[in-house]
Amino acid sequence: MATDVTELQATFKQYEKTFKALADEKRLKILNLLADSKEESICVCELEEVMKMAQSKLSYHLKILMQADLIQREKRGTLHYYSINNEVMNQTLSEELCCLFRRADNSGKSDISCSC
Amino acid sequence: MATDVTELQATFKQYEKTFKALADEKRLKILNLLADSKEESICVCELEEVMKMAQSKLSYHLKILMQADLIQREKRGTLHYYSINNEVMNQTLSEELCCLFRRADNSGKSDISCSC
DNA sequence: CTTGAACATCAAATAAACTTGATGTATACT
DNA sequence: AGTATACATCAAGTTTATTTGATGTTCAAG
Repeated sequence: MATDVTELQATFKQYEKTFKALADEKRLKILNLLADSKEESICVCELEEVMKMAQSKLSYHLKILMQADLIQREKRGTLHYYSINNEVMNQTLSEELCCLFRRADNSGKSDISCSC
Repeated sequence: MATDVTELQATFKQYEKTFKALADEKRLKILNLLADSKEESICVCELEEVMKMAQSKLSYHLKILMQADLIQREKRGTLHYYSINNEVMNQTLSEELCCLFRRADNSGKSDISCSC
């Protein structure tokens, strides 16, 4: 792991970005929706409805989550589907928090199980 | 755990605050210093030196960490000693991250052990 | 009870994040 | 090609966070 000072500095810079992305009530709600949805992923138009949020605003917040690698996008025709990046969530948040922001059905890949 | 919508809303609001406190390179460095220090706690004057940061600025950042309950203060005479709140760190961050921002010698209270 | 050291708080200035409405782009349908 | 839908991006305005330098508070020593 990161041992020398400059390496740590870079690590902190990276985590700053991750935590900045997490540091917003609306984005946390988006993540929770993606994590809790019956579907694996949700399109922007649906998020727009559920979040009651203007499209450009939603797009802005999704971009921030994308740049922090907390979510992923898949385009199908004219629709854009977003989904949680479970791996990064697990690497970042406690088990307790992962219950809120991680999908339950992570296809047996993760060795972490939710105890909530 | 939080089930209904308004309760979740309040939960998100609270985590927003926590993540906002974590969303700054300098504050992450402070937390890492507190976590890694040979001493259980560090006084402001020492942090000032190590962080090469003006006193009022440091005070501002320490306040933000305090208000998010990520650190604790103990006054001895005219010196103020700050220390990591291991419990909240554990409740918030992954094991991987806790290695950076949690004290190793947490007096046997936590059931989580660092694997780094 | 005055002084100095260590820290907190404050107000003003600056910088960063967020919102809003308009415009751009890709895709699918006609 | 022409249009509509779904989304991204942009620029201007607004809000929030951070920095800076000055001032206030507490405590210990003289």
